[in-house]
Amino acid sequence: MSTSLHHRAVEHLGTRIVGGALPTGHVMLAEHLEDELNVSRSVVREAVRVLQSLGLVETIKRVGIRVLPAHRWNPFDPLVIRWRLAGEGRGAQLRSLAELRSAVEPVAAELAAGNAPGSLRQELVGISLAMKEAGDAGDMATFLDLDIRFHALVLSGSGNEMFANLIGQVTETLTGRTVHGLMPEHPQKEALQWHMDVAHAIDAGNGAMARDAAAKIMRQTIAELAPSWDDQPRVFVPVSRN
Amino acid sequence: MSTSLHHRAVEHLGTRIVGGALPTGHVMLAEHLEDELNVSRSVVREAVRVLQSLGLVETIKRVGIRVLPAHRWNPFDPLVIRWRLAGEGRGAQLRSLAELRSAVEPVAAELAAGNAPGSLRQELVGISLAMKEAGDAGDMATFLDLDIRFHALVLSGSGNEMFANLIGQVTETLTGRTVHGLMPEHPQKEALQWHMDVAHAIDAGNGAMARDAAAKIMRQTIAELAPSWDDQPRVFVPVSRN
DNA sequence: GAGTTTTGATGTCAGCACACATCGGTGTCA
DNA sequence: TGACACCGATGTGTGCTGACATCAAAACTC
Repeated sequence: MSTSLHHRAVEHLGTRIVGGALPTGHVMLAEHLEDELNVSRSVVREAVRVLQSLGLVETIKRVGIRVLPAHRWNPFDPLVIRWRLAGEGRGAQLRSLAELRSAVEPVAAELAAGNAPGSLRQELVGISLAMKEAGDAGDMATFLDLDIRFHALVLSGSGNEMFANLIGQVTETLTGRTVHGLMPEHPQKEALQWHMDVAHAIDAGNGAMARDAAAKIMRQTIAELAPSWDDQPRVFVPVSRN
Repeated sequence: MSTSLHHRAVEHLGTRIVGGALPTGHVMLAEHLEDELNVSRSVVREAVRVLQSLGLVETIKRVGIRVLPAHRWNPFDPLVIRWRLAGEGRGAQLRSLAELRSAVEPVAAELAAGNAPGSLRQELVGISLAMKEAGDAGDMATFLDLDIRFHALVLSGSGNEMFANLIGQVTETLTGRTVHGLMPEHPQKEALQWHMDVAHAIDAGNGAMARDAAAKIMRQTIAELAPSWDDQPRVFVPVSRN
């Protein structure tokens, strides 16, 4: 009971919409939601306002609260991402995040080589060495922790707040990959080397080298994960013409 | 007066927080906001809930509504981006968006080469040709329209909903660049060729070539824009250690 | 079929009870 | 006398409710 009614209402509706239980175009009445959730109008209205700001619903006078199509949802919102990962969109969401990572991390590494503060560069080098140790020793728990921190530091070191904001999502994919047994017993030897290459290139201020090494890591990551989402259909949103 | 009170309240508070008029840590009272905006408590509370979901404020019992530091804001939310572009964070926001573009578009082009529907590939080729015509003729208005549609199609054709969601932001940077006179009189000859290369590579299903050509466009774009934000300080968010 | 009225939903307002973190006073103990 | 723990007053967000305003869809009139 520690979570507020507002929080529970947002969560309830969000999971049901993103999870597909409430299909696109489905119309709800605020009054009906009050009964269903056993809460007052204020709670329902505040929750609906939040979902509206996420692009999940729209309110229309004289009609009610309508569920919007998925392409209107804000795919970068942490709530939406979490709800998708928890529901039937999990595969597609993981693919999207992996592709986003593969795009962002090389550029983040390149920027970090040019901008990151000295202390961050040194910590990065240290972590890459510790990763190699843990990897060679087969200590996958420690390796995962170091891996997460490594990629978080690269994103943070880019000095781009949008990249830094992806730390949470990247962490999610890294832990998810390990938890779901998609990681090899030992990390690939090349991957360990590439992490060290990224760290040393950033430390040396060599942007191109950092970018290329990070790109190699991403290519391998994608190659490992791709089979698990081969069956996920892709959605092509039509581009408005004006 | 057609906009709702709720919308105006969100807008008023959002612009003032993101614009820096309300500094980090500033505490407001709901009651005070009612007077300031001349609205009732419901409106204030619903607006605060939305801003809370964007990470702009937090509410603390017995204290009030506190403005959160910028690194807690959701940098991908369209509202936050718009408010930053309208305020003093404009330069930093444009740089962030440009860097995000430079990361995403090459990968989007690569994915489009592998996944985009046939009709989209053909339209892309047609647009790249029309861009060359308009560019050679110096018709910059038409060129801008085509340019916007070109990049929107690439992002859409990737089949990644996160990439497709960036269409609006990319459009903003492209128009902004032209409106603020950062575009050359005539588009660079190479840029026109690269756009055609991207289109033809996607049409031919050659992912690597599409990626490389798109990367060249991005490198040139960054090089053109970089001088305008050289003075913008970068912010490095510390990475939580656990 | 065009224009008008009715209806029913959200939008907005105002007042109340409650939970609870903070502050300050009071009491106890050393 | 001073330090510290306790405890109640206070103020503010949370949640509930009844009433009215607004506006667009639907029904109705001509």
